[in-house]
Amino acid sequence: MRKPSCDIKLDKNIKNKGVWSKQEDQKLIDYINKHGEVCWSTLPQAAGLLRCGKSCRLRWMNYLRPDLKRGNFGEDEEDLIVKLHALLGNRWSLIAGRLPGRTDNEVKNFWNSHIRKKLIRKGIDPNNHSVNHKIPPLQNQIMFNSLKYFGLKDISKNQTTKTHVDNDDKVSNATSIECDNDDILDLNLELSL
DNA sequence: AAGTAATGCAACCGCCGAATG
DNA sequence: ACATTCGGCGGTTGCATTACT
Repeated sequence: MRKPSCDIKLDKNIKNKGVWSKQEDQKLIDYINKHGEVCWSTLPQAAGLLRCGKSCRLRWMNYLRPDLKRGNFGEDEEDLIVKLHALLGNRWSLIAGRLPGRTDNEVKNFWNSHIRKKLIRKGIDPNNHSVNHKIPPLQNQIMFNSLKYFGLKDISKNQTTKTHVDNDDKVSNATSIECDNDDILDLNLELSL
């Protein structure tokens, strides 16, 4: 059993947990400005921080980096996240890589707190982006049109309906839409894994 | 105004793969 | 070939804030 590379519970040098103070932020910024993003495991001690390397890296990557955009997501960013999630699933770092100035944590949080709920309200399964048949036909048609707008051409040919029985023995039908490689190319995202 | 529930988000946890000895 | 270390990732937690009763 390999010991964790950063174990806050066991490492006596790590006294600080939770929210970062301004002083800690400043120490980290100063150190990285001076030395660059070097070895994270030795950085805390060198910078005089009572944190683990992982925590420092996370803080820098997600909040202190100068190239971060911060602030609310725009509609174009939201659309892009939905499209990318449909293609990539929960691979937040890849999705964030397509959004300049955004971090994986930020995208993940935005997805879980906003987009997920929004899709559910519209009758779309956020996990597989399939459209639930329980929503009225007219609304269903609007959903299909929206997906077409997202870049899926002639999606009706890819439409399948599956019956699902969940743990509570509830039966539900869901219409799913699969896209082929041409559809992905339509999105013109030049994705590389 | 006070109490409670819901929400948003920063940070932590544990796992994985790559690099290294 | 194997063990260890490290950086990176996604899932989850917990706290602060906001909305609601």
